[in-house]
Amino acid sequence: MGRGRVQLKRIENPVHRQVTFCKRRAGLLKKAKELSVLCDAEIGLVIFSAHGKLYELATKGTMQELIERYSKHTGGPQLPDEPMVEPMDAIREIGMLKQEIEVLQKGLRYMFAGGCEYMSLDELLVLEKHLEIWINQIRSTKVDIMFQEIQMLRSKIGENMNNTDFTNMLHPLTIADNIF
Amino acid sequence: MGRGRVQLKRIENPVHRQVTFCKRRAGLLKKAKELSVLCDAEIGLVIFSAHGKLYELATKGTMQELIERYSKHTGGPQLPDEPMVEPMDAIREIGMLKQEIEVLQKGLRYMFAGGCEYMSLDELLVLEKHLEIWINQIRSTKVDIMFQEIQMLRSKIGENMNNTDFTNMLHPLTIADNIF
DNA sequence: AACTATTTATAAGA
DNA sequence: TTCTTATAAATAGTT
Repeated sequence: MGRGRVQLKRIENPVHRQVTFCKRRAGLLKKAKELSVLCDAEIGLVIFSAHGKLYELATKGTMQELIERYSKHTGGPQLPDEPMVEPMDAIREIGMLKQEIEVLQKGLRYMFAGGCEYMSLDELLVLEKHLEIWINQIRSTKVDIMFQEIQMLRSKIGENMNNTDFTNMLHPLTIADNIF
Repeated sequence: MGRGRVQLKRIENPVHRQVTFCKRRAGLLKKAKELSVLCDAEIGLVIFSAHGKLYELATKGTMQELIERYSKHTGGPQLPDEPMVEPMDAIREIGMLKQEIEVLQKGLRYMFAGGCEYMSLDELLVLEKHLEIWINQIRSTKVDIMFQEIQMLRSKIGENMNNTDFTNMLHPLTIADNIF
C-alpha cells in the first residue's frame, strides 16, 4: 500500500519505523472500529510501542470488562483465589480518573498550542514559553497568598510589634518564587 | 475497499455481515501482525463475534502475559510487587485524583482570564506541578526532534562515517515517546 | 503534515 | 466458503 513493497521485517531506520508506526497504528485502530460497527463484534486492541507506550481500544465497555469476558471465555474462572470485588472497582476508577487527567492536560495543550499532537519544534518553543509564563504567574500568586496569610495570622495574634517588612522580599517576585 | 462505498453502520443483511466479518477479521489480524513486526510493537487483539465466538492474537508471549502488562501499565503498580495496602489507600488516591482534575479544570477555565487569582494555594501547587511535568516533556521532545533532524540531515549528506551515537542521550526512552 | 503513486484490502458478483 | 475482479482505502516514499 504505498510506493514500495513491504518487507515483513522490522524497519531498521528509527525515523521510518516511528512514522510507519504512527500511520499503521491509526489504520489498525480504524479498521478495528469499523469491523466492530459493521459486524456487531466486540473488539479489544492493545498496542505497546517499542518504547512501552500504550495505545488501546475497547469497542464496547471498558478494556477491563473485555478482559474479564476474555478470561471467562478462555479458561473459566482463572483467578478465583481472590474475590477482590471492591479493590478492583477502586482500581478501575483510578484508571479512569487518570485518563481524565490526561484528557484535561490534552485540553490545556490544545488551548495553548492550537491543537496538534504532532508539534513542530517552533510550536514546542512557543508552548514552552507560554507555560513558563504561566508557571511564573502561579508562583507569584502563591507568594502573594502566603504573604496575605502571614499578615492575617499576625493581626489575629495581635502582634503589632516591630514586624519585619516582607514587602521588599516580593520584588521582583521571580527571585522569591524559586524556592517554592 | 471494494466495489461500493462503505457505510459506517451495522450491516443489516446477515449473510453480507457474516462474509464481511470473515474478510475483515482476517485483514485486521494480518494488519496487526504486520504492525507488530515492522515496528517492533507488542499487540494484543481480541475479537468476539456477534454470537460470542472468540478470535485472538497476541504477538509476543501469551495473551495472559499481555493482559498482565496492560493491567500494570494502566492501574499502576497494582499487582503482586506492591503490597497494595488497604482499600483506604485506593479511596484516598481517588480523592486526590479528583482534586487534581478539579484543579486542571479550574486552570483551563482561568487560562482565558490570564491569571489565577481565584485559586487556592493547594490548587496552585498541584497546577504548578502539572505544568512542570509538562514543560519537562516538551523539553525532552525538543531534544528528540533535534536528534531526528540531525539523523535526517546526515542521511541527506550521505555522511555514513564515524558519527557520534546520540542514542544514549535519549535514555530513558520514555521521554522520546511523549510526542507520539 | 500534505501529496500521490502504488500496493493492499475488500465489496460485489459468480 | 472461495475465487475473481473492479474499486475503495491505506500507506511508502517524497516534498
